[in-house]
Amino acid sequence: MEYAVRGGDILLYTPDFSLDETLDCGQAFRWEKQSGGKNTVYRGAFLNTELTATELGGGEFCLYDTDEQTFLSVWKDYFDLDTDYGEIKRRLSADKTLEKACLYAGGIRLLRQDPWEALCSFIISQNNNIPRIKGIIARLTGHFKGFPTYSRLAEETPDSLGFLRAGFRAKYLIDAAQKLQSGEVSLEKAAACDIDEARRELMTIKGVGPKVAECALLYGMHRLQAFPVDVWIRRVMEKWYPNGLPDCCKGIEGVAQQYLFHYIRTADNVIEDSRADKTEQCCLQTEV
DNA sequence: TTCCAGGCGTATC
DNA sequence: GATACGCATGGA
Repeated sequence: MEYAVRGGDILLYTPDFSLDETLDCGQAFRWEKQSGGKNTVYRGAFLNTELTATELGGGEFCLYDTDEQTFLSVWKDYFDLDTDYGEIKRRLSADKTLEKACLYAGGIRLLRQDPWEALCSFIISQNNNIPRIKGIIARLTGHFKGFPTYSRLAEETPDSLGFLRAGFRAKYLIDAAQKLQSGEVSLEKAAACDIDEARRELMTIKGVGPKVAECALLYGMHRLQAFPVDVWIRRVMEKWYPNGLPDCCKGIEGVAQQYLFHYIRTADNVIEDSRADKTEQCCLQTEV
């Protein structure tokens, strides 16, 4: 990774990075793609630090209206720019399917998001779709002028959060906020302790089950061995890994998951395959 | 109208 | 411990 200060902008040069693939692959929900113009522009934020960025091509990026200090203290970490994803992809490519997934969307990086924000985001994500998740989080950050702290959210009630239109998830957000506020659950501890212990502690929060806990650990605490299994990853496992993940994933299961998730969801050939499988299963069931 | 969306809590066996 | 069902909301 290299960078240069140009006026009020930062020019960034880094391989293995795509804004589209990283910001629009279901790991973060605060980035909006701006339409129009030659290059696609993304606007978003880490906690209360906002950013507008674009991909110029050839591994070159522009981060607008920021400074060197903010880049080094916030965005370098957020985009995980000190990690060599080329090396990660070489390792994962020992497996044929993962090799294809890495070639398909080799610009995916695991964002180092804020633990509390990631926990909230994935509580909101349950039984929900990505556009609505984004809408709820936009109303949350709009109302509180940035992402609310858990202390601030702990004062709310399901009624007072009605403006979110988050449905049954509002009470889960409040329970999470209150358990962090009281110290009953500690994200600092969950980030560092034994991962199974962290899973158990997170799941004491109402509305946090195995999937949400795994997402909070992976996306909020960068615990790369966390492996969220949703309907898409279940399909991946049934289709390619009925006997479990290959050895090349050991310790970085979560990164493999992100490449595979994006691959099976968006690669045309793969989707048609899985639809064919589904149709076949339906036919078999009907015949029986 | 019905179904579905990066699940989970609860009741029931 | 496994399975079935309801849950708020809004787009397709």
